[in-house]
Amino acid sequence: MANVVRTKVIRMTGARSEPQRRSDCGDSDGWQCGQRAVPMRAAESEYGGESGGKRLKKSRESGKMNGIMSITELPKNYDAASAEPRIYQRWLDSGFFNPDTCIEKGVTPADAKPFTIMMPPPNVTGVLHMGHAMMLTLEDIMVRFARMRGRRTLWLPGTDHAAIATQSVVEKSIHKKEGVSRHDLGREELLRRVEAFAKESHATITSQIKVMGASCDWSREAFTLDEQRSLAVRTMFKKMYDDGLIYRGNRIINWDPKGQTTISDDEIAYEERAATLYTFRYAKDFPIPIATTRPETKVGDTGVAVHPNDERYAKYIGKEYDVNFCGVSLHIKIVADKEVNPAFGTGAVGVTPAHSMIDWEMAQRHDLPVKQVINEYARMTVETEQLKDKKVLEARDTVVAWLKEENLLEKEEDTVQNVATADRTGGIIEPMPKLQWFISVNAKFKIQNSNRETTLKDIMREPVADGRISIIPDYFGKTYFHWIDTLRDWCISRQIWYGHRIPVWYRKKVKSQKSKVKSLGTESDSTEVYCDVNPPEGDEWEQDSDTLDTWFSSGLWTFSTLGWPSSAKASEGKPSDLEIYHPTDILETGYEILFFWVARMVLMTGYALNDIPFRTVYLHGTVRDAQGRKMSKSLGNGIDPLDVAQKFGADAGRMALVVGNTPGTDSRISEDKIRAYKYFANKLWNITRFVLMSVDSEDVVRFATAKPEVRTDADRDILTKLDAAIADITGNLDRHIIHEAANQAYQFAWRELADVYLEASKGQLADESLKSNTGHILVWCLMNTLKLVHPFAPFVTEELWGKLFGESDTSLLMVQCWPT
RNA sequence: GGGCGGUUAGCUCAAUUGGUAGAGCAUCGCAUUUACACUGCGAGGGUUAUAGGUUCGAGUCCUAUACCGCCCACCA
Repeated sequence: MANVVRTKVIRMTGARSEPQRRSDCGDSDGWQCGQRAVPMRAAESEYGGESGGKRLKKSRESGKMNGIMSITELPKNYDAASAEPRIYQRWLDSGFFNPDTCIEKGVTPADAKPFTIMMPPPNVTGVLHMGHAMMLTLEDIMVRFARMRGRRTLWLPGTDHAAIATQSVVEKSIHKKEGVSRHDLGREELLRRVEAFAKESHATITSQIKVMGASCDWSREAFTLDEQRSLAVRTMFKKMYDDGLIYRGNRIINWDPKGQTTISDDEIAYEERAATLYTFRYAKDFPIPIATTRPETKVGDTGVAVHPNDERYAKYIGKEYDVNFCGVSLHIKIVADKEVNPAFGTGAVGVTPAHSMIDWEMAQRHDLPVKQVINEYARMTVETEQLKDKKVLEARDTVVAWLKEENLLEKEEDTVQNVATADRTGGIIEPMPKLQWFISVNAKFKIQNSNRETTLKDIMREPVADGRISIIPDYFGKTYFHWIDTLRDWCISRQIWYGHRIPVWYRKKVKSQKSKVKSLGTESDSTEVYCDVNPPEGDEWEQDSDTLDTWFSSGLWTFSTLGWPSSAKASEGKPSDLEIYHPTDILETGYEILFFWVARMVLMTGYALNDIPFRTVYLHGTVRDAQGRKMSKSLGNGIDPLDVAQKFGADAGRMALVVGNTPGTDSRISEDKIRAYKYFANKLWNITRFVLMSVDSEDVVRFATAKPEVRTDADRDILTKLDAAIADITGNLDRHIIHEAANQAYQFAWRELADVYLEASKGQLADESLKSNTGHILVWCLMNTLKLVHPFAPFVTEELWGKLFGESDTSLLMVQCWPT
């Protein structure tokens, strides 16, 4: 054995003494990586006198046992299911997912340019689906490509506590199993249950991420509700509170009666439903008829609005009327507002300030009183016997019956109504005024360390508008701007228990007592308010019972994961993670959370760090089934990524998700497509099998080290095609054209190397004068092909790399140089 | 109502700055025990939705139309 190694090393000296081709794998920015192809590292270290020589021997020796195999040992077919978990464990053991380890072990230069992706944290609500698989695949491709090019590559994984989503999953399950509600359990017990669920869900999710082959740095894993992220959230809240950007106000909000919480505008899903449009008068002597689809809310009307230029009603503007409507006394003022469309209905709107966003705004303009008539349980609160405590739909029937009885109903028309529902619970939203916390998006403030005055809206808009952040595909920029333009203040408080509790405390003001704690304001004459990262001293303070919208903590993701605020600065001369890895390079996520998340990250980062969170936003589409339907539990048409990995291999699933799928476009996935890429992995396996069969195993390392000669047309052709493939794939990955790069890697390996050159090589190998060089070309092309395919199908390529070059930490394909 | 995207082979989708329209799957024919049957070779199949325009040249740029899809917006 020792002999074998020595012989080979002697041969390799020859290769090394030739003009040394440093396996430079500089990327487009001219960065060099410290890696070399394994064989070269081995040869070099033999001379370098370090432990590398031993490492090589060890690698070769262990290789004989479980790594490098003779052809008789290599089965005819690749068995992904058994190989993949073993390979992932090798990657984990190597420590190379952590960029610091890469530097320590010398596979990445210490001065390498960083490359960072923050994994969009999956919700801890259950299991991963194909959309997650898509996200993990695209990011892993970007990350592996960057790592092989010598970048200091960090892909930071994590999970999201997903406040409402998670709590409602657990609440439903408890209700089903035990028939009790959260109020029966109490805050503490419910939180205990939710946390147990989240923990279990987290374990499932991380194991699934590993199955997909994600090369993320588990040592830096984060959770949106862990101690560090909680500190970040409280720090941010306090900062925004002090700047007047977070305020508490009694304003109209979206109330979800089913979830018993407020939700933001973005968490509403509109559903078209058949409805009836009723045209009626409040009373016989009321001059203007109005139309509505919600007669029950009319008991909360305080005005009627008409268009200022509407001649029909001009004479009534400014007049006030007292009527008795379905047993309720109303005081109605006629106002003129240009928001009213004179062509719709009767051209007059009954203004219900407490239960309609638009009406609320109209009431503000005309100083109309707000009269709440519906409560948190979607029941009527008016004192009239026939309506009190009735559910809104029952109340609607009651009011309509009353209108008919009184002969006030003038018309009934079928119409389609856009009903606002909560996208998590399906509950019908009841707008109502409530005391809640908001982030002001239009308030002016001075950005830190500068005198520049700005607004949060501008902070969101500017980096995209001036190109510091680019969005792929670019047309989503238009959608982004449109959303910002119509943005209202963001309601951030939720009446649920699972989440970041609002860092605000209240206490009754005691006039005689001198406060030990400096109160930051007073909510009213009788209550003091305290906001800070930590609770105030004293027992008399009571914390706000609400929690924060989950997107508040998600918005901090790119920098809360890097140690902000506790270890944001350099210490002991060492730069902090935040300084090294932020801003991140790419944010890769589904287009459906452009507003929820992407915009919020731009907001939070711009505000807290005066910086951008990422340079590029890559948006992928929705993964659909073979018929183009969305995958859903109720349809039962979902494909489980774990099943795919088990049946076809994770590599096959990855390739199927990526090839031919352009950013921003929905894609379809089917077993047929995945199977095609399982065959591809097998093709790579058999190319390697053929090469190992055709080439003396002692020559493999040498052939991989130096570029071969051209002896025949076939030789020239394949080497030209290889160069073209390298250039094309590299260029496309640089420009994030992943679907094309993946296809090119596939085409080169199968259509050029396997179908053409391997066939041609059979004749050449039989010719003694060509045999050696042909073997050389085969090994050379295979080695480069494995590198080119690795980002897309990391498992099979890593497995084959081990078969060719032995299995040791430093000979892992994942840290080899990208070919040039 | 406003905005955005799409329409290319039987199906699913590509086509980087305008330069011979490609791939996978499916279909048909041939090969036959081979590195791989999880195989190879070959074939058929497209007036790039429609109508105009710009250009030496258009799937690609411009205008209009039709259809499909998505997002936003509580015309009450």
